[in-house]
Amino acid sequence: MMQTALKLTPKGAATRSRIVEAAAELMFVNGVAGTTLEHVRDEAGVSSSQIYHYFVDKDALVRAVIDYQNDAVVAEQENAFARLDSIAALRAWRDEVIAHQDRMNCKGGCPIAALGSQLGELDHDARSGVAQGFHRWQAAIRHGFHAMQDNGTLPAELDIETLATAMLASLQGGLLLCQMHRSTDPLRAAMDTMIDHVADLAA
Amino acid sequence: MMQTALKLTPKGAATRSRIVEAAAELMFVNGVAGTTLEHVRDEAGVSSSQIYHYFVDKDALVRAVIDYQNDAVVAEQENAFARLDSIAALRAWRDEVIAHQDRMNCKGGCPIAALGSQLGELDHDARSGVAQGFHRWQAAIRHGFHAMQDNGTLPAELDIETLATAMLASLQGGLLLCQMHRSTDPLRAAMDTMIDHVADLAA
DNA sequence: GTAAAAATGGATCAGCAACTCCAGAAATGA
DNA sequence: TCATTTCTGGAGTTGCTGATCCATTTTTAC
Repeated sequence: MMQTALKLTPKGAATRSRIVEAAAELMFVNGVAGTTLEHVRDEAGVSSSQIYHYFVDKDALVRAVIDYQNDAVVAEQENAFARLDSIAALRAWRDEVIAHQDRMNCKGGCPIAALGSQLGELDHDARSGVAQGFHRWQAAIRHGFHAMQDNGTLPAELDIETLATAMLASLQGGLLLCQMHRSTDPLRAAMDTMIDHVADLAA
Repeated sequence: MMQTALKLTPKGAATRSRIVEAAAELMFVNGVAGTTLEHVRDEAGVSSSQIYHYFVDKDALVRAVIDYQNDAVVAEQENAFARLDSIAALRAWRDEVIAHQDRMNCKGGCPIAALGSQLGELDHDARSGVAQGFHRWQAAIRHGFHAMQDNGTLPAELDIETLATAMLASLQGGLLLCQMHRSTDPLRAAMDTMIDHVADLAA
């Protein structure tokens, strides 16, 4: 693709960023289809033609938003799991996730999952980008489990690949139920049950 | 709500059903925003005004589609869990879910979750309807676990409310990853891990 | 300093999709 | 039978939104 073949001056890069950030925020709140480029234009404080100067069309902007959310969400998760090496730390992570949903009033769910669900069957590039984000996320969790193997918390023969995938699935399913029910209860149930299972494996 | 205050003749009810079924199918494949009423019109073989004769606007049709999918999906799951009373039966259910996704080439994911993700923050009635579907689904799973308590497979003091929620979350998260990665592997990982956990509790 | 490239503003276009209207056909019920 | 209600067909209309154009200003590079 490489549509970013244009050279960007610092000012241009800043403008591009403002557009992507505004679009990300609006699409998180109003959905992709519910976000018009006019909204993005106003929110980012740019003119219509700017958007088309930096992105060939709306789909290209959406893909940039996916990349942006991948970095924003997964980078944070990678950071959280980098020093995650005990069951207690896992429970602390759980607390953070739930507290965050509480602050959001259970609205929006996972930004990456939201984009994936909305675009999954319509835009294959988008789906692929979302899958990449999930892959990075799963790897981050797996590295945490690997550290727990290294320090003896988890048995070495454990299939942490499968366990990390199951953990991510529980989290995502929990977030979905949390969003739909407007309650953190199901998210808590999902994460606690999965962490209990990991704790059982540790014993 | 009760917008179905109009009397429906058998013929009218059939037409209404055809519209809802066509809309459900199209929205599953192309998403809600990607489905135009013109498509629905053609697919159902009716004229434009028919749709507005039976539904005040597109949102009303969407809500009817949610009700339709709730019945279609959850009723099947209720039936599956009605006679689910052993770990082996749980694994057989897992096989069915995975086989179904295989047949779909991992496309579309869960119809209810798809509608919820697309409409969650835009249409509160829709979100509420989706939540209701999930609630019924969770209850079905819980009843299955209750039967397993009755026949001694699971300990009586177990919190099956939480366990059923966690199982549904694992399933939904697994389906999402399955759809995004176009592979049943993550779905298998999620369901197997959760069923293993239930099996541990049974021992 | 100056020419080329990049960035910006804003008016405008064009197509599509939700929704409307109304006339006429079919069914219902007495 | 006949009046009333329900159902159907399809040609509009309207507003919105993605996309375009081009003139102008700002920045870059030599």
